Parts: sequence; structure tokens; C-alpha cells
Amino acid sequence: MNVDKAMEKLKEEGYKYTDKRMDMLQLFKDESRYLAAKDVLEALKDKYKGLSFDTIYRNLSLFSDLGILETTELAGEKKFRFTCSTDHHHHHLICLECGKTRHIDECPMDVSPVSAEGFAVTGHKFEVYGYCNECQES
Amino acid sequence: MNVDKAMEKLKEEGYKYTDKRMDMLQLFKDESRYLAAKDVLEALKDKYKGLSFDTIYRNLSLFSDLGILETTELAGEKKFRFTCSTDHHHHHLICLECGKTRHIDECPMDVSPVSAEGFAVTGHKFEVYGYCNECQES
DNA sequence: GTATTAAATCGGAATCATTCTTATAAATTT
DNA sequence: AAATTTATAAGAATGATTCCGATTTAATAC
Repeated sequence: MNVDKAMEKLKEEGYKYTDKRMDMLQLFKDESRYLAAKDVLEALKDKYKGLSFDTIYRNLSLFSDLGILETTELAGEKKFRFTCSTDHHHHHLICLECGKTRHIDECPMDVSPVSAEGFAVTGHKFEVYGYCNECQES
Repeated sequence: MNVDKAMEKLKEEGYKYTDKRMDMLQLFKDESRYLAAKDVLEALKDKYKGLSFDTIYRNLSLFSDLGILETTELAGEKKFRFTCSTDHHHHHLICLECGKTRHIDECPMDVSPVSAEGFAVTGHKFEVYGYCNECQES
């Protein structure tokens, strides 16, 4: 996934081109880590002085619906990152400080599938937490 | 873990005996599933008319600090359940409707440990979601 | 290039879960 | 029973997120 592809996808689906959307996507591209809504506001508020949370949340949720962003919930906050280009299902090692990630290729559901009689499995979450190089120092 | 042991633990640690704590613990014992603060309030509000969220949250957090309750975060809510009696590390299959659980004995971190150079791992989360028998019907 | 239309944005209010504060009440100790 | 310490109620405060009405803007039709 990259910015151009994402903007194309928006167009295909009948959504409009706006500078704010473009800049939001560029931000996720540049950062390539999990960001919260407030991080996005922080990054763009200088360029767009009246930028509202509503706009950010609306677009984050749109991007995530279109598969442009991946999402997780960490410490009571929704976090978003550019969908990884690796097209196969995978998980992440996540820095609790800055949101930076590393891939985990092996999915526990493949290695030893979980199932239970009468229980309809619909999804799973596997995340490993810690602190990245840079964040350990501070 | 059971109600009596939990109340003993409270006493050992210098906390006071109150009917509300006892009833909260009994509730978790009876339900044996993940409950949110509002579920606890709902269950006890008839017996204790002025029961406040503060009391519930304070006690939930105390119980969880003492290892009496396990906790997870689901759909933006903190959820709590009686700590499983199996004393070894394990995970859960969780019903998204009612919070009922099944054990998953195998931990993905044992099967194929995740590590990464320069990344200090501090924890992980593995949960499988779905719908239990009863909740599938409705 | 202007008019039309549908979608996007702003600004602030509303909501929801959770935490904090201060005064009062209850449990434990003496 | 009095003194001490912890627990509680009630409501205010907080933080993240969503909703709403009015306005603006992008895409499309003319």
C-alpha cells in the first residue's frame, strides 16, 4: 500500500480528493508506525489551522474501512498504521512507546488452530509488546 | 481462586471487609465470564441503591492488582473475570456477546517465541474471538 | 467557466468509559 | 465506645470518540 494507490482507491469508491486526506496518508507513509488520532492532529495542525478531530476520525475510519489502514487498540486508544505491503496475514511486535512495529510472520492460528465445539470463531488478536531500540534509551 | 480465598487475601493485605466487595466477588464467581464495570453496577444496584461507579472501578482495580481478577480490553471497555484456577499461563477464547470464555492452553510464545534484535519484549496478547453456543442463537 | 449536487469540513456539543475530589460513613483497632 | 484508617457516595473532571447543524469544497453537468 502506498499513498497513490490509496488515493486511487478513494476515487474508485466515489470519495473525493482532498489535500487533508492526501496529507494524512503521506503522514502514515512517512511514519510507518501506529499513530493515534491526536498524533495526526498534532502533525497537521500547523498546515491546517482549524483542523477538527471530526475530520481526522472520519477519515481514519474511512481509510480503515477501505483497507488502507490497519488498526489496533492500545492503552484505551485506537491506533492506525499504513497497511503492510506484505499481502499475507501477519502480526506485529509493537513498541509501546512510539508505536513502531516489526513483522511476525508466523500466525499462531496456523501453527496450532484454536477451535472449540459449539463456539463460532470469528477472529483473533496476537500482538507482542515491548520497547524498540530508540525508546529503550530514553 | 474463589470468594473466600480472595477475601482472605484482602484481609492479609490490610484491606477491609465490606459487603460490597464480597458481593462483587460472588458475582464474578457466579458468572465466570468477562464483565464490564457497568455489568457489575447493573447486577448490584438493586441491593445497594446508591452504589457508585467509583466504588466499582476502585475495587475492580484493587482486585486486579491483587491477582484476584484477570483483565482484558475489548471494544474500548475494560473487562474483568475471576482469575482462572489453572495456575499456569494461558489464553482465552472469548465470546464477543456475553464474555464467556474457554481456555487455550497453548501459548504461542512457547510454541514459537517471538524476539527481535534490539527490541525488548515485555508482554503479549493472544485472544481468539467468536460467539458461544447460546449467543449464536440470538 | 459557471451552476448544481453530493461529499467534506468546522466548531462545538454530546456521549461514554474512567478517574479524581471532598465530605461522610463504616470497619478495625485500642 | 473512641480513635484511626479505609471505603464510599455524589458529582465534577478528564480523555477519547462521535454526533450535529451550518458552511465550504470537489466533482459533474451545462
